[in-house]
Amino acid sequence: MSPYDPSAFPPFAVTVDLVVLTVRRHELCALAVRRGEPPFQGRWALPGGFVRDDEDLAAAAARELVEETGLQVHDTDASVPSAGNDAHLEQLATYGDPKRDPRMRVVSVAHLALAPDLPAPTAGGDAHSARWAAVETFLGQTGDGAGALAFDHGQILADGVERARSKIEYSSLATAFCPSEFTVGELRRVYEAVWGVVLDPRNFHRKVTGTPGFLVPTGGTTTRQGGRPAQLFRAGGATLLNPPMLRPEV
Amino acid sequence: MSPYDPSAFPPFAVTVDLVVLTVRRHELCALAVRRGEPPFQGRWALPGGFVRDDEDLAAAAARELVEETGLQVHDTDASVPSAGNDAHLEQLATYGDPKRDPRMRVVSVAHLALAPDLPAPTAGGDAHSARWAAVETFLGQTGDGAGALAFDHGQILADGVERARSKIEYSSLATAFCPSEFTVGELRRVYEAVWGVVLDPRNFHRKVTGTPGFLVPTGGTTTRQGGRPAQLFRAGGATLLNPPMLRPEV
DNA sequence: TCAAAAGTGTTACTGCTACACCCATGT
DNA sequence: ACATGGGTGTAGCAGTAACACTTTTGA
Repeated sequence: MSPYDPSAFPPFAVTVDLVVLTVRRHELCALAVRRGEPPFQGRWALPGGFVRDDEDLAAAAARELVEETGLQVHDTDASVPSAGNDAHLEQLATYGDPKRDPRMRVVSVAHLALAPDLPAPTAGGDAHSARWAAVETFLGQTGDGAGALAFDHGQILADGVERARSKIEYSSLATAFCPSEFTVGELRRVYEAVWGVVLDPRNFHRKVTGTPGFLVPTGGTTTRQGGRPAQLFRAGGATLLNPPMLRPEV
Repeated sequence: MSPYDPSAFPPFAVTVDLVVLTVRRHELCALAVRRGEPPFQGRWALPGGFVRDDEDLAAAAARELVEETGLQVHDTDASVPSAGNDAHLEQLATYGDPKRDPRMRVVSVAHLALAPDLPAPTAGGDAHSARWAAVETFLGQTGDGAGALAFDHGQILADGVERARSKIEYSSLATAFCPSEFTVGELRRVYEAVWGVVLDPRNFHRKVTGTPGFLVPTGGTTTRQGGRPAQLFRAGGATLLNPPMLRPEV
């Protein structure tokens, strides 16, 4: 059997689904949209849609992200600093159980997007209702309960959250949750929200400022968090943290 | 726009491609098959094939693995020890560039398999020719040269090798390259081959035997490597290594 | 003056590297 | 006897955790 016989192959629909994460009010939140028609009508789901005929997977994910949130995707090799409302986007995993969509065979290439807290939650999106919800809202649900996400989106969300939690350990990705300029304290609160832990501010400060290429000072300061003025930083060029940021045990 | 309108979607072919890695003669090797027809006729490619109509992605990958190598897939939550010729299998990434196959739109869900060195390289496989080749053979090739892999398989192989290299740092996956019973020295030679480095045998021994759940002694010994008899071990239940095995800098 | 958050110094401990050294076998 | 690989002991160092302490603002 040829592995690439162009005749006689089973037809699939291919979609992209998005796990869009942000940190709001000290909580890790995910973007969810309400389904307008069956199946799972009225239930919450992850944003997503069909991949177009001439479109790369990453391009489809980026297009859906813009449609839902107005967020542009970070230039991966950009020396240009972030404009302030752009997001990190990466492929997460692909879900293809034959029964995951009751109507037809759909393979979904899930993507993970990390975004700063947006002033207007879903500006520029479609007319359908959308919301930011704490990830616990959906992760706490077991299986197919009415509060759970549609399809296998609960599993996809769980995988995305786990990826984000582990990736900020050894990369500088946590800065994707921050605005273009941020303080060390704001970055620490991102780690605390994503991991659901409390970190020592003193040791955290030493760690992130002592890692070459992680943060570059802009020269400015701010008191928007109260207390003594804090230096403002931008994300530096380094993407890998070595040694990694350690997540507390329990 | 509904994200799941069952009418009017562009049809895709969905395949699985396999990066099958093993360690032979102190080298990290990948399984390659020779293409019998155009495009890329006569060139080497990764094994793979269409996902069937009623088949999960992981099942398709496992089926292809059996067809090509005779390897069974490890039970993920098995308390049963390995039978000796079973492999680790995990999803790697999905490749969907519109032009990756010149004939039609094909989305390939690549999987990574890690296998012990097989006595009979491709027993039970298809009739077409297959071989184990050092990964450098294909990774060294630039772009579309005649020695390079077909399609985007060079990129897929590179991604799979990188995943294996990083994953043995913080997991016990390196044991998937070993037979069911192995010595500490044999495990060390796996790390050395995958990373292309030399490790200190004394420190390595302390590290792996001192990590709870990584290795469990079988009680037996062997002298198949020469020298003093070495204890035999099985892979333990632990999957995550904490602290991780450190890959030397340069 | 006080609360709040930023930032520095110091000590104790963990885990790694490097290397000296001994052990048990085959030839 | 000696080569080969297996395995233990130990000193020095890097990086972290825990926490006392100072700094600079707003109320």
